[in-house]
Amino acid sequence: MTSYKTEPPVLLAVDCIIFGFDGEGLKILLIKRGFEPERHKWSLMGGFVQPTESPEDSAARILKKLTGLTDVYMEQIAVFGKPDRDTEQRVVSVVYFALIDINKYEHVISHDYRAEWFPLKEVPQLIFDHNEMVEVAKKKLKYKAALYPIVFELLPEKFTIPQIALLYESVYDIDLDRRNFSRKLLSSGLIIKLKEKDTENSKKGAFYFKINTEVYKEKIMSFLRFLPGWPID
Amino acid sequence: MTSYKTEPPVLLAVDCIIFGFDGEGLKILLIKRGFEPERHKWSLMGGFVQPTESPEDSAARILKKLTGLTDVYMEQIAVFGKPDRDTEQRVVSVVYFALIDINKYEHVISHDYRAEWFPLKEVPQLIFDHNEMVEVAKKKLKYKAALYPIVFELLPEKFTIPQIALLYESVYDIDLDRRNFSRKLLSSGLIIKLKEKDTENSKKGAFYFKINTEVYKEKIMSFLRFLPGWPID
DNA sequence: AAATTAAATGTTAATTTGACATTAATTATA
DNA sequence: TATAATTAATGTCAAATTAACATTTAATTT
Repeated sequence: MTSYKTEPPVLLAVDCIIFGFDGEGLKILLIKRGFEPERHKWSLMGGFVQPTESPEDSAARILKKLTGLTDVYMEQIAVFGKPDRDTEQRVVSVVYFALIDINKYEHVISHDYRAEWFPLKEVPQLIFDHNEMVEVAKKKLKYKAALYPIVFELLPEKFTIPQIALLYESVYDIDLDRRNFSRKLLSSGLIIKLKEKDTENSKKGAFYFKINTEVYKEKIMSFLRFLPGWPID
Repeated sequence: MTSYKTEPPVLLAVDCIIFGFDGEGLKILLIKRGFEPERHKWSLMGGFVQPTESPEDSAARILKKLTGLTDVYMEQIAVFGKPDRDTEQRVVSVVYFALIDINKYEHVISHDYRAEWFPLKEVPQLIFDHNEMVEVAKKKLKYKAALYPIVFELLPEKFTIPQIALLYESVYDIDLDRRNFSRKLLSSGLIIKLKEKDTENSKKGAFYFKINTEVYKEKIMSFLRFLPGWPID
């Protein structure tokens, strides 16, 4: 029985905003398309959802294809589905952002695209509505990171406090008082001090920390203005 | 040129979680389907996205069809797209939640469905993955309401402080200290006291308030644990 | 007139915040 | 080899905010 016969079909795509952090600032990974339409133009990495895949599966596959990475933190952020958003046909795109440890990224060579990292403030013009997608992704990242410690997904297993501070500054485009930031972060119990120091980036060297996974899992980082406690789950 | 020819099409649907607040607790509006498949079963209100519509347009149309309301606060919360989520064909559903003033809702008579309000804790078994959608909606509502004063969309233009308190209690399933809650809310400048009192619900009567639209627009209600100020926009 | 009910406002100690200053560990340089 | 330079790490404190708790107020019911 196919009761929905008269309904018009659409194509279902996935696009990924891939965030990385290199110690300088937040970056996103873009590709230069090697195929039509919009060949040679900058674009988000994307693809079509296959019959056996959920959109999540599809996003994971696409991310792996570009970065070689699996088990990456991904989050569905929105669906873009205006009737004419694609020039060819009606394509509805489910958009995800991924937070990857940029050090684990290996440049994948492909004829279909050429990949490059762009600072968040220097994103070039992209095809279709991809610039809009990037804006939504930035907003959602800020929004989510205000309540959950997800930005740690961008860091390697060992990281320093100056690094995290820089990362937050980059995400929110603000200057932090490192003294207050450090105090709050330390008191949260979210990170554990290691014996080793990072001596690459400063004379004195900064101690490495790792995530306290116990705390990490359920951590809500914000405090509700009208509501005491942590009523969000 | 139709470069995507070989890609498999899907059907695109929209489902709405419609929240309402009647002074007792949070409720959602469900329909009993009058058509196949899954006839006579409880379901979210939904429909298919038409060729000229964006998913947002579609959600607004569907909401209007059921409630008669336009200009309603709606938010896209997720896409549900597992390959076999619908028993008939591959249908991908974009899910929205709507916050309506329950007093403005007028019962629409239709042969396609029968509508009924259900307390959030007594949602019956729904078709397909609709229960899962409701759970996601509850979570997203909590999440969003922790940062933005969106729950006021559920109240009439004039409301009392005991009403808002009850509403927050209902959304987060907690007990609030009304004294502290009231103080914080008042000091936010978000609401403006009116001369008139609501004498329906208590002997003493509670003063009505209205939203301060100036403050409302940009209000972030939470405070970031690691970040000073309101760096989210 | 007194009891009842729920709204509205008040009190306070403990905690948290934000603004600002100092000390510590290392390397570069005079 | 002493000193300057750099940046990490820790420290201080007044003001604001929180959470816990108590009282007063305005009406209705008995």
